[in-house]
Amino acid sequence: MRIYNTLTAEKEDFVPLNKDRVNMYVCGVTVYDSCHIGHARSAIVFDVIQRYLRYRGFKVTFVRNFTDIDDKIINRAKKEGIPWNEVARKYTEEFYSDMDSLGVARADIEPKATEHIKEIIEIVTGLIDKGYAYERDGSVYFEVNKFPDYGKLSKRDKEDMMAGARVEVNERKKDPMDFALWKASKEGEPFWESPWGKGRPGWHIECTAMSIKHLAESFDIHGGGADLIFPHHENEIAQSEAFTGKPFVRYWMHNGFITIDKEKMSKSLGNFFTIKEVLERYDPEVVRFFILSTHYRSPIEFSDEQLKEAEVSIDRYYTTLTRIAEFLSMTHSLENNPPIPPLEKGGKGGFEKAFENTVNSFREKFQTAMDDDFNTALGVGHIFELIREANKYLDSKPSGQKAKELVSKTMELLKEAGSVLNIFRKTPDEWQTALMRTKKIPLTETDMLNRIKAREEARQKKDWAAADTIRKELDEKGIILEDKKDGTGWKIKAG
RNA sequence: GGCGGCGUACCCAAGUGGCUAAGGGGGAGGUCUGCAAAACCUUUAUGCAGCGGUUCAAAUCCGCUCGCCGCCUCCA
Repeated sequence: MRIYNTLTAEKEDFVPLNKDRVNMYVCGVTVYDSCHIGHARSAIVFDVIQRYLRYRGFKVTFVRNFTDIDDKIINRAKKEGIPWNEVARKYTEEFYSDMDSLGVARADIEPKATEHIKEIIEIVTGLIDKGYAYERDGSVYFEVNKFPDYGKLSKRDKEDMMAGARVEVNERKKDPMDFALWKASKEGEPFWESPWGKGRPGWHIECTAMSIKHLAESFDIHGGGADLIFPHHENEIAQSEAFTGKPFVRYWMHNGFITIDKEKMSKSLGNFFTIKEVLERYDPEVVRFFILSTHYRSPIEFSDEQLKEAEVSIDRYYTTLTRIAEFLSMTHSLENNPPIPPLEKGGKGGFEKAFENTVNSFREKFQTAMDDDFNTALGVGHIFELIREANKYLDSKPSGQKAKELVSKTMELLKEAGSVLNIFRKTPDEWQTALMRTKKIPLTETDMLNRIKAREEARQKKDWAAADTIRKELDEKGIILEDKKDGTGWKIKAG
């Protein structure tokens, strides 16, 4: 398995520090506002990574934190006139509700900054003792010049950054690059007692404290959005390695951004959609599929067109699943009958052989894709190749035990791959119901069945004009009719 | 200004040295159908921003140019 490591800027073989155990830590959210679709990307990407590692037999301990104390939370509390911890509680709850809908699993451990004040103070004290940090007016700063490796993750040196000139003005710091480990609290702000007086943790220190406590001083994977590389993760490395004297993290993984009109989606630009807004219009599986259709490090342009394509793709899966289920139930009823001999010459036998090859090679292809830095986009491509071949095979009207086995195996493989990506988790009927909800179909199922019945009657009388009128009427409402031998079926138009 | 990334068909998107450049959407034609839908088939990049170079061999490596984006400030 290979993983792109931000630290070395290349794909490396993945070798956990401890055989088949994987310790991974992913930066969660600061709970001061609703999550947008960019947060969803990060959560979904690392959810799939975590799932795939387990699928491959690793024993994973997955930690995802909540930053539940910080300037933004305090400001929000002031604005809303409620206590800061009420803000944190409210948005933590909202985070869970969003993630649950998106099918993002809970982490094994979900620590909060405010529950680790003791550990944070210990580390800050240790850093002062070791000469890496200093106290000024109740705040404690990390002295970047004392850590020679500073910049190794974000690939920059102090001089480069100085040239940028946009450096925080803070008289108390020895050097503008120094960052706060502990912040003295101002009047009226939340605080914890510390050796330096009343204050609260700086942003970066919590991740050091919590990852060391819940994982180890050195661990395998640390992830987050690419915007965390600097300064957050750079600072984490500095303070952690200064404190422990050991390498902090083996593999640094960062997901790319979601863009709108090519620009990064962000709170400050205001060009964002919240998860809730998007889920009003698209099913969670559509959102997951959309995100997993692109490699996790590439930017993704967020647009209706893209989401609709994702919806059509998911629909194609469920349509095929329905065919498969129908085929299997049909062969089931024919089980005791002798198999129908293959039609004419080589044609069908060739189909079967080709399909068998596709089926038998699928798992390996999927795993090879995922083994290569979690290439979900390629994995999805293989899934649709299998779907096309399955449809082709079913078109050839196969029969017999062998056919049943092949088709049944196909269904299992699709579900297996789906379970890693955590998509395809509905029944086809549930998918149709989901589409009715997100597409806001202005018709009840009963109304629809009545119209279909009326059309059936027209068709019996061969009144094609009347039948087509009804078809058209339903089509305009987003419903497609499918005439089959045993009656007329309906489905919601995807896309 | 410094550092980094990207540019693959009409659209989205895999592919980072070597079989005919995955997959999805869309378009065109066809099979099936009362007509459709779904599905399948054929077709839609002798070429991967442009120009040079390295190599037996490059979308893939190197250089330059153009265009877009990100980070350097809170940010998934």
